[in-house]
Amino acid sequence: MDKNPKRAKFIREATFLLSEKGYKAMTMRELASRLDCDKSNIYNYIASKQALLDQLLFDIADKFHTGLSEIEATSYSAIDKLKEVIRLHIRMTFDNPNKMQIHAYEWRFLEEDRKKLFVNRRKNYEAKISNIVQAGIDEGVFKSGDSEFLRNCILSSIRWLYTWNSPSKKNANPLEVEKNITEFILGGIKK
Amino acid sequence: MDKNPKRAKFIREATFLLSEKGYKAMTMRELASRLDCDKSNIYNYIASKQALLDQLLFDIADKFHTGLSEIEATSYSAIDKLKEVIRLHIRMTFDNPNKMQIHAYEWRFLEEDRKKLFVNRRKNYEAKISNIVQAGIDEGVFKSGDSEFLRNCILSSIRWLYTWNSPSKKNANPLEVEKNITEFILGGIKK
DNA sequence: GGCTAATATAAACAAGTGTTTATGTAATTA
DNA sequence: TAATTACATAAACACTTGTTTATATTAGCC
Repeated sequence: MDKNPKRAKFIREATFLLSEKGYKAMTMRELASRLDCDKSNIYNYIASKQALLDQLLFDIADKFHTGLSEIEATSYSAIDKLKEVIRLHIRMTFDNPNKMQIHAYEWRFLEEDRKKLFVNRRKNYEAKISNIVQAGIDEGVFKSGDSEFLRNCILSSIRWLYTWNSPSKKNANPLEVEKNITEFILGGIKK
Repeated sequence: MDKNPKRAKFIREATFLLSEKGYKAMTMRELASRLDCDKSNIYNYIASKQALLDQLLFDIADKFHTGLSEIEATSYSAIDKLKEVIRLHIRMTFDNPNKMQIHAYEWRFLEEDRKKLFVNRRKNYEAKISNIVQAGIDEGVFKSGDSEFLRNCILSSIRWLYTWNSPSKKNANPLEVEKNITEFILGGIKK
């Protein structure tokens, strides 16, 4: 992902710390200490703390958008598209739970303009998923209801998964998780 | 809730700011400015910033525990107990979305000992809900599955609701929301 | 070797933080 | 009225923050 291995290590450690402490509580000094270098050295790899957050957040957002575009480009039915969306979220969570946590909670600390842009893109992203849900309702395969409301329930059902970065859960099988969450969303828990 | 109206106003404003900015980003100076008083005056009402967070978090946690205890004390079936749990969460969210957001995200900034206590209590709380789900599985009214996994899906489905404190959604009917979320959790979205 | 660029550090800076102290005024109570 | 409590403020304190500057060391390349 990053050609420069030192820079890559820096980004990795920063991501971990950012997710663990949150943007405001993470200090450049602590990051430096984890990297066994002086705080000033960090600025050889990144322009500022804010730039680090910015890059991380928009990177993930871009991946979401790319993933969703690919799904939209298929000729799948609404239900299959939704399954792919679920899969996308779960895979991204398993690939990097820390980044997912940052994506979910730290966008508040973006600078005003970038925050607006971020929120707009997210709104856009979520609207597309609402459209898939709405299509399913129109096709008659999903129960009728407010597509935005249902989309919120759906995405929220998946969001907790980033907490599974604990050692005990780390070996969970993403395919199995995918199956279980999809069953929950599609069929609920009642027999 | 608070006999002293000035103190009550202080707590209210602090709660708002804490949910809006997060613990680390909220400053005593900004809080003072919203209250139209000097920063030092705040300490007539609260011992410290940390004490404010602490009180807020454990207050909500206590309400959750009390609510759940009442549900457990009934002779309801598992499915009805779960419905009551859903109702409890939704009502508390509608009563005070800001506090719910704080409860969800700001516990990380508790002091070490209190944080441990908080997390333990939450673990305890969640385990009780798992038990209800497990009872439903044993009764044969819920599909078989990992009760902890399902409980996470269930609680997560509700969690996004605090975002409905925006003006446009403020007049949403809690009873209707309750009905819709319960249907989602029990029956999913597939027809 | 000599040169250039990357990488490292120490020291300092300006701004912001929660909190305390000292001191005052308004409200309540005796 | 006098005394006690609640409420308010200005100024200062000790500490932490992200970032910059100046300077040194290392690595790769001709």
